[in-house]
Amino acid sequence: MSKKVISIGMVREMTGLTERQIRYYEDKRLIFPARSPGGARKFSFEDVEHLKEIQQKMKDGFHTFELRKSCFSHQART
Amino acid sequence: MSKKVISIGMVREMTGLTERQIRYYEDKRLIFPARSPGGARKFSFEDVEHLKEIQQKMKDGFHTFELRKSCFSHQART
DNA sequence: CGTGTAAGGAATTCTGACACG
DNA sequence: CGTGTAAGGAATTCTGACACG
Repeated sequence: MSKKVISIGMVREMTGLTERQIRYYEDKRLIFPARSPGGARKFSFEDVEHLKEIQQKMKDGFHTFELRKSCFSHQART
Repeated sequence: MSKKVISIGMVREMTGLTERQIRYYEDKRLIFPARSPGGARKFSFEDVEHLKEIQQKMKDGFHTFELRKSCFSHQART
């Protein structure tokens, strides 16, 4: 289900990640939540699954820029 | 998906019902949202679909007590 | 009966920043 | 880099009640 309806608190509960981590991963363009009229992040179940993958990758020692899903470029040095 | 993760504001957007109506239907035992630690109602997509059916039935002139579902049986679709 | 609304409070989420390293 | 935290504000949701009919 790709409907963006889940607020960050529920995502925290479902993933075990902190809100800080979730927001940081958004900042680094690893996830793309929607926004409610009031500005609150809204996630889909797909986003939650994606975050679980990210969580595992981070535990494995990856860096956020290595997990970014870009359409074009490969990572470039500085 | 039967996971209770959607807050009432999103349900309002998805169904077009007012929060007052949604809460009233819960009061009359037509729906059974879960609660967050802070007391906020959490609905599933199934709840949302159910509410859409209720919405239609109410427009058709049914009363809430006629739409109440038992905890153990599932009402057949018409 | 079913729904609207104003009231006051509590829980949720937001952003930007400082900290550590 | 990735994450924790305190700060202040804004949006969200909650309950109980009064209203109409």
